[in-house]
Amino acid sequence: MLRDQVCFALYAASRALTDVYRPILDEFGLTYPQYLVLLVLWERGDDPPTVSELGTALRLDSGTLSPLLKRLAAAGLVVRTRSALDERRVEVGLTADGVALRQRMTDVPLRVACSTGLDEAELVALRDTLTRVTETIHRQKEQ
Amino acid sequence: MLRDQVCFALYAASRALTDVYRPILDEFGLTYPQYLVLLVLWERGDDPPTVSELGTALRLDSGTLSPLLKRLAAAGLVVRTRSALDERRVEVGLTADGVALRQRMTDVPLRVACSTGLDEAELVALRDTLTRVTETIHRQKEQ
DNA sequence: CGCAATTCAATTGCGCACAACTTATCTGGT
DNA sequence: ACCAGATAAGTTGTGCGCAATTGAATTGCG
Repeated sequence: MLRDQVCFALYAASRALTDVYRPILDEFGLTYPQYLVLLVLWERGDDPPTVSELGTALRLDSGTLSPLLKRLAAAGLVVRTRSALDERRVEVGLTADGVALRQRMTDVPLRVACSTGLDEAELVALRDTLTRVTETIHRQKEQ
Repeated sequence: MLRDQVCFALYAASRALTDVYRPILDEFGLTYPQYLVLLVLWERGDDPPTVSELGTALRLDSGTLSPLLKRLAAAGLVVRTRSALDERRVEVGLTADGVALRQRMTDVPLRVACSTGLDEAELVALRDTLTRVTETIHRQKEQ
């Protein structure tokens, strides 16, 4: 019964992959969600996103992001600055260390992808199916 | 970049599916991991697994299971009894309420599967791919 | 038999996730 | 200009998930 459930397969695979990331990210003092935040920041380049823009990208709320960003700031990778135009907003920018870290982590995705045992085509197909599921679910929530 | 990552797709899809489960399981006062524990117990029927057997089935350790089982016991769904043969072991059995709950939850998997928007064949293919990934990773960990 | 190594469950500590709430700021309508 | 409602980030509380440790019970080796 348990083994028939797609949801359990998803839950188990997600945790298994995080297990693969853990020792790799440990070398950089990061957790997986922290690494995801950095991916978004690296992608954005110059214009720093607000906390809620980060939340939209990663589908996480301020209850998760606020303390996480505080830890990234304490690690010296990120700076949080109140927007001058809108004092409610907090912009999350990279420090020099945060920018520099990107180069040191370029091969991380490849190292992880290898451990799945899937080839390129399978990985793409899996990613697309999962993305479709996620978007179907989120569309339903917004009616 | 973020959208290219299979790992993020997996992480996002897993949380999205848990979001689908949440309101459904809320009707029964359960969380998703608690529901998974009950699935194992229902499957086992008569012979109650130990905490570590549950851990093997769900790939969770005692640090997660001990407090979770305490909550299931407090909800009256489960009983924890020290094994007479080996006092280190704790056997996790269902109460009458725990057994009865199974009937009331038979349609839960179907309700959730529908929300993915995938058809039967896609669900089976996805499950098999994910199971393969999980097992590949776990085989690597044991060398 | 004796005792070191192992096994099992529980506990502690930390970092997510997420709901619910709080506080501060901004917006829009009058 | 005023203020009701909306929006942004942070805080609190609960429940995982996992590493590391603890303490009790068992096993196995000499």
